[in-house]
Amino acid sequence: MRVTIADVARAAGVSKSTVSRVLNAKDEVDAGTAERVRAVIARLGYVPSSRAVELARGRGRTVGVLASSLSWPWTAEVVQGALDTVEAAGYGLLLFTRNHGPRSMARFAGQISAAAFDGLLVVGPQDALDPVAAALRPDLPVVLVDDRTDRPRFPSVTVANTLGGELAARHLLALGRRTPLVVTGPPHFGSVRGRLAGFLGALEAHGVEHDPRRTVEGDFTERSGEEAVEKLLADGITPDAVFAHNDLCAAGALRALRTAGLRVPGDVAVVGFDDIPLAAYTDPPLTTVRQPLRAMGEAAAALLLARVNGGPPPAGPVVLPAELVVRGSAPVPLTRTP
Amino acid sequence: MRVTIADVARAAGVSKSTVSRVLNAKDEVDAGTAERVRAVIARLGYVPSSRAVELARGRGRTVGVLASSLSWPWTAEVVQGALDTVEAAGYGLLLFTRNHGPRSMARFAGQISAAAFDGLLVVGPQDALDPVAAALRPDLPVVLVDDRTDRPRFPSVTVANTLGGELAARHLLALGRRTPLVVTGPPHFGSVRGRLAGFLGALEAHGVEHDPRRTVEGDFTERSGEEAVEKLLADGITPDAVFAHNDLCAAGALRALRTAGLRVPGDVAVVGFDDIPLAAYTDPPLTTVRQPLRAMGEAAAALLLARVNGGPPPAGPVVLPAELVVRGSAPVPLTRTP
DNA sequence: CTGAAAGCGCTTACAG
DNA sequence: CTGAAAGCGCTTACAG
Repeated sequence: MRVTIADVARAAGVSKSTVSRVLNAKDEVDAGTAERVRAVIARLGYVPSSRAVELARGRGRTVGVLASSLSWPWTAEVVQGALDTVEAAGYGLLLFTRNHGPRSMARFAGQISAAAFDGLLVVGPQDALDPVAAALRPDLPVVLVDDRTDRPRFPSVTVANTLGGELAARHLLALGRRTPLVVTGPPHFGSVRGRLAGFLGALEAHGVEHDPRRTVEGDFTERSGEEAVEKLLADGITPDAVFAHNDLCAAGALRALRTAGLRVPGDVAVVGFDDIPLAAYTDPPLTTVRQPLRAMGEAAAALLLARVNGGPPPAGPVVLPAELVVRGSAPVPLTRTP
Repeated sequence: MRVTIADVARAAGVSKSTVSRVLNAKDEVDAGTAERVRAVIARLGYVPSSRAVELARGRGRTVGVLASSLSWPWTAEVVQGALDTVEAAGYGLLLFTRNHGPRSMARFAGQISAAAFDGLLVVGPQDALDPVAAALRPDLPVVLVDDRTDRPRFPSVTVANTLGGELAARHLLALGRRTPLVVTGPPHFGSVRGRLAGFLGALEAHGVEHDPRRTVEGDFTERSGEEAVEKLLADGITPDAVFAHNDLCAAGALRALRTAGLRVPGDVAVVGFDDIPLAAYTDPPLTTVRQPLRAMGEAAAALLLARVNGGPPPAGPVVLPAELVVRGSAPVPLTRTP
């Protein structure tokens, strides 16, 4: 049925060893023989069985990707970037998500133990690995994208969160805003702490004092953005700006502000984080700190492949630049002649 | 290094055959023996090597998914649905995208021939398979999601496009609109023809004549939605509604209408198709025909798994219901007392 | 109910 | 430069 290496060997009048050598481009094969074998391979349309090759070699050409739901555009974009790099290297990408509870994680752990892949990319917080910690072989290369913990146990790729916070603050300061509301993500995320530190640091550098009541903890959901605004207003504080730690949350803030009768950006300027597609569609469109998601996925995959092939771990996290994308919710400041 | 079936056999004092039987839950094993073997397996933390199992069985537990870019939310959502089902069945999902030209497709063809997966899900048009047609073994089960061709060569899962077109038309008619602009997708897509036929059919059923100049061909991009509106206005025709064949295109139409100084929905009501996340964020939010993307991915994966396991092909395409989601761009009509 | 042997389709020392 | 043999880690008839 299937054409095997034995068929090729027979048809070419050589041994399986020789066919294998031709296949793997070993240089010790006679040019004429190699040519003949290649012709037979082409004629028979022979393709090696990946499973047999991997079993024999004891190593495969597959990387696993563990991600939160692809419904999150953030995730999908990073995975796409990783896939580009993985495919270009001739590797396969086995995809797993972790939104299906313990049964799903048990199966995933099984795949790890079964050596179904040769390296693992985790898109999201590293504690996603906790349920499968026992299965994690120490020799399995792991790379994290957007580690959200302080001291990641693995090499990681992340955006410059502190810089991102700074960019947001400086832009709002240039717009003359002095009393911003900051809606953070969960505070145990390293990225959240970075964004907050960068933002507050820039305020301080400008001599602007920040009332701690204007820092409200959110959870990256749209609803949490709404609630943060509602709560602050209920406390009798009206901010002149909002810096939300992601775009979804910023969209929620936008909604709550409008409901409260406040104009954006007139009364309140709003800056988000991520630049997911819908950021360009909110009303008004969202000024936001852009994460180079695709590039982050690519960089992480490249790092992982290097490790899979025996490369050394990088010295520290790979940090990609953040960039401010200016749209209507916090527009370009009017130039003032000093 | 790795714990193998031989290690388990030795430790349990049985043969590899017996261990294998226990592993595969064959009933011919003595209960006591089975128990003992299981204990050893647990103690040693043994997990079968997927590669070896698959090689020996001549069949694996992996399905391939060929999709356009995950950057398209449409795609990501369908893939997520498929992944849910695939994971639940204990299969792995090998992901491929087709935005990398011939080299990428050549590698993909190689994976097909190498039997790297046991079934293939194509998310998107079936002509995505043309470049790898030669590699497609006739015994490889293939399922299509959202076939966009008339007579798909494979089982497929699709939304009720004609119904969707009808829903859009009936809603606009209820709003009193009589001169809609239709911005289609590429006309060789079956889905496009379905949406158009449903829409025009409903108009006709209501005795509303449709000027063919008000049907403009787009290509599913935002820009094409803008252009369609611009072109029509330039021709001196002002529609009282727009039905765009996808949400991106509808967002473009929204933009062009606003630029032209037309109010939505006051002057022009707008209906899209898909209900991707940003549909809820446009200004005004988009009324649209919802595709059950997740469910489509799930259904397609279930179909594929059934086929992989020897099930018969379905009689015809699996058609999932479309649903109208009403938002600001084409709101609920005022009730009139007749 | 259980084991020995062959086989899945490759790769890789080891000889020559 | 090339081949025979062993091995990768399983499954599956075939005997018993």
